[in-house]
Amino acid sequence: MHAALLLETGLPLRQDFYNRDPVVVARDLLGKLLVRRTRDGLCSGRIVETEAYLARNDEACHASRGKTRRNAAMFGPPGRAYVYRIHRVFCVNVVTEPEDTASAVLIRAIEPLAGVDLMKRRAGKAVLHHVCRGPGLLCRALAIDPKLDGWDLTQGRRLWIAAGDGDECEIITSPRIGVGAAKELPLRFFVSGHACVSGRKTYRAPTATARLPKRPPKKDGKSR
DNA sequence: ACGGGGATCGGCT
DNA sequence: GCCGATCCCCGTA
Repeated sequence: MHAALLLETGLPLRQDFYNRDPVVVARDLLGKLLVRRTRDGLCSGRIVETEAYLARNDEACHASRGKTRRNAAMFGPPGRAYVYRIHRVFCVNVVTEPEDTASAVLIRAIEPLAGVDLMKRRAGKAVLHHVCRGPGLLCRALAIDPKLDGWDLTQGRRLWIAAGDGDECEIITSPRIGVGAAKELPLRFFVSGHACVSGRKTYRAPTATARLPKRPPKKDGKSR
């Protein structure tokens, strides 16, 4: 990497960062910098929304029914990209845990920082907090497509993730967006109150009746 | 700003 | 054939 690029973006996260539980990686990814470099220029943004997809007991995970041509990158080493197409758009994940575990973290939204005009043009959006709000939009804005499927994110070329400014932020957890299976699992993480987050910005609790304890409430009103 | 419904096509059964 | 880890548009507020 060029020194100027390091000053601007920091070093790419190493493989150790990704070689952990996807829930830990998903939370830790918030605030980090997603960086994309093409001939057209450098674009980057602060990650503000992620979702974890587990290797076991998670029917929504693409790897839950075994290895296929599409999801092969998920079975690769940690720190690789898994890029796939759905509903006519692309989504980008980072592979977590050791090779052949097949877990990943979906990057759902970023706050545009560098290369804003280029990203606006590619995404066809004028309002800043609309440019990368959603996994398909951020891939469009950063020119991420399946040619980057399996790309090594630890090399600091073309596409990588670097440490951000280290600012603390409040993290909210919720069920994942748009998944049919395992829709109750609280595996979505986002920065509280951030305008660039897609979907619901508050945690909608499951219906109260479904969560009520089977034991009747105490008469005296005391609890815990 | 938020929520509902339709478009649309590749991957998989 | 079926079904989406989505987006966009169009209601309503």
